[in-house]
Parts: sequence; C-alpha cells; structure tokens
Amino acid sequence: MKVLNRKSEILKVAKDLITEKGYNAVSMRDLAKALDIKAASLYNHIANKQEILSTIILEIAEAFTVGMTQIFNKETTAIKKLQDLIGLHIDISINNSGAMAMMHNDWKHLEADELIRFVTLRNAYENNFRTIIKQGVNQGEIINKNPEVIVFSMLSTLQTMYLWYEKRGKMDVNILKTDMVSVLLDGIRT
Amino acid sequence: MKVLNRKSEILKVAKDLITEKGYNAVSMRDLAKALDIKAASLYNHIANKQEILSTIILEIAEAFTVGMTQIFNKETTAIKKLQDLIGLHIDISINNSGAMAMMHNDWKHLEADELIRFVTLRNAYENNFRTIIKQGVNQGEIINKNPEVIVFSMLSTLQTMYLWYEKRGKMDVNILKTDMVSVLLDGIRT
DNA sequence: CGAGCTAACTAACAAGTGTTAGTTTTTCGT
DNA sequence: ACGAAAAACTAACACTTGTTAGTTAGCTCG
Repeated sequence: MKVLNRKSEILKVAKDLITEKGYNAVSMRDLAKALDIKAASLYNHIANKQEILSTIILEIAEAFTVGMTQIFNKETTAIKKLQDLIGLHIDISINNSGAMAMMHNDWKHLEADELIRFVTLRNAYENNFRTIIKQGVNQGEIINKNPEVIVFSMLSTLQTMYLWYEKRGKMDVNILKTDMVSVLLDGIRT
Repeated sequence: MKVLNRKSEILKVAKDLITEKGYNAVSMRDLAKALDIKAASLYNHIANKQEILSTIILEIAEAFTVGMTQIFNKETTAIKKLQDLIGLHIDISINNSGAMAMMHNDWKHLEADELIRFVTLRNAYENNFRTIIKQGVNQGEIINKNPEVIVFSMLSTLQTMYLWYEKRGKMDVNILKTDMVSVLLDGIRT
C-alpha cells in the first residue's frame, strides 16, 4: 500500500507537537527536527506555518458542521437529536484528539479569512444546538430553565472530552455513549 | 485610598492581554506598550516573564484548593458537597475570568517547580472530586455509572464556565447557581 | 535642601523567528 | 540507465524575543 504523502506526514507530526506545546511554542525548526529534516525543506510541502494550523482546524470544524447538519434536519424529537450529537462528538473526539486540542486551544491564532470562516462555522454550530434545545423546551421534552445554561453545560463537556478520554483508560465506545447520554440528559442523582 | 501598586497594575494588564492572545503571543514589548512604558522598565517590578504567568495561575489554583478543602471536610452528604462545589466555581469564575482563562490555556507554559506545584494542586483537586462522587455512589445518592464520566463531565462544565458567563448577558448569580445545580445533578429532561 | 527610593529611560546582547533563493541529492517510472 | 519530479540541502534575510547594564527623572520625608 502507498503510504501517506509527505504533506500528510508533516501535518501528522505537527498535530502531535502542537497538541503538546501549543501553536506558538512550536517553531518550524522544532517541527523539522521531529521529522529529521531542515526547516527550509518544509516549504516544499506547505506554503507557510499558518497553513498547518488552518488545514487541521478547518478540516475538523467542517466534520462537525456536516454531522450537525445531518442531525439537525432529521424528523425526530429534540432528545433523539441530542443523543445523536453526543454520539457524533464521541466518534470524532476519539479518532482526532490532536485536532480537537488544536481547535480548542489554538483557533485564536488563525488569521484573516480562515479565522472568519472558523468563527462562522462555530457560531452556526452553536446556534443549531441552541435551536434544538429550544424546540425541546417548546415540546415539553426539556426542562424550562435558561437554555444558555443547558447549551453551554452540554457543549463544554462534549468539547473537552478529548482531554480525558485518552488519559483514563480508553473505555468501550458504546458504554461511553450510553453513560454520557445518561449523565447529560438525566443527571447523576439516583 | 491608596491605589494598587505598580506590580499589581502590571499583572492586571498582563492578565487581560494574555487572556485575549495567549501567553506566548504576548511579548514583553506588547505588555509594556499597553502600560505606556518601555519593556525594560517592567523589570523594575517583576523578575521575568514567567513570574507573571506563575503568580496569576498559582494564586487562583490555590483559591480552588482552599475552597475544596473546606467543602471536602464538611460532615454532610455528597450531593450537598457537589452543590457547594458548583457554587465555589461560580463565585471564583465570575470575579476572575482572566485568571481562569490563563489557568485553562497557559498552564502548560509554566516551568520547573511551578509547573510541578500546579499539577500537584490540580491532581489533588480532581482526586477530592472523585472521592466525593464515589462516596455518593456508595451511599446510594448518586447513580452507579463509571465515576470518571461523572467527574469529568461536571468538571469540564465548571472549568469552562468563565468562557460563556461574560458573553451571555451576565445572569443573576443566584439564579445561575440553582440552574446549574439543577442541570448538573438532575439533567435536562422533564 | 538633599538623601533615598521608585520607576522610568536608552542601548545593546545573544538567541530564535518565519521565510526565501538557489542548489544538490534521492526516488521512480519508462 | 536516463530524465523528470520530489524532496532534501546550505546560506542568508530581516525581524522579534527576553533580558541586562547603566543612567536619569520625579516624589517623599526628615
């Protein structure tokens, strides 16, 4: 089988390094050294440092957008949509923890058009999430508290899951999904 | 009244700048310019750049440790302790969003002893949290799911609250507390 | 007034930054 | 085995980084 082309390898190593140290703390020379080449050689494969950041972050942001659009447009209850969203986050987080970390920590180092694009995607995602919650409230499935509290408490859990999934002995994905649904929707009290 | 001394002013401005751009993206010259002085003048007040980071992060980390210790040692139910912890996070987050952001984003740029101290505090905090959850499970107050899922879903919500409290029209603190307790303990289903 | 302290300044350093130009080596299909 | 394409190299650029040394201006208090 043909292996990854060089650009993909560079992005993979960059992902690991930036996840560990942060975008600004990884120099092009650091990245080159990790690949056992010289910094100038990187420019045969990428245009500049920003491209590394924007490629990785926008790719995963768009994966979330695709997943959200699909779920959002289903003809089903708000609760079912939330269950699906939890599943979506788990599936993506588990296979892309590096990109998740970068999206979480380094999005603010995006520049110009790519920053705008990212923020637009993120806002659209949040708005869809909020709309689903409000539908659930209107249809009596979801408690009538401040929807912002609900939106952000669910989202912050889902968005930082990548942080602890790795660390805490990778549990079975299906068990994780049902546990997560149970905790987020029904709370933790007996 | 005597105003803040110069060092406190510097730390305050640094907090705002670093919150917005990240530790590595704020140079000593940036910080100096925001204070209308030259970079070299900063060194009359602080030893080096690290001191800014460690002072701010360790101060707030220790505030959490103090609060946790108090709550942890109370003679009361696990549920009551969790309610108090939610209150603790809200109280601290509301008045220290800059420091919260730095603790969340920039702790990995701490060095040497201060990094060790921070990680130690954070681990101790998490362990106490986990212990409370397990006590609750043993006493039948809390559902018998994987405690890790419960610990991290609560903690990630609490730790990123600073991100959205400001943005979303600062709600009344007491309402926020009861809503948060309700969502985190009893879920969102009717 | 004048000593002492606080807080600012200028000038410079050594190291590290992203990036470019031009060149050489390596790989690979024909 | 040969030519082309891919991927590496060396050398250098202009600029930014944290930090130090040495000096000066302004305020307070005896």
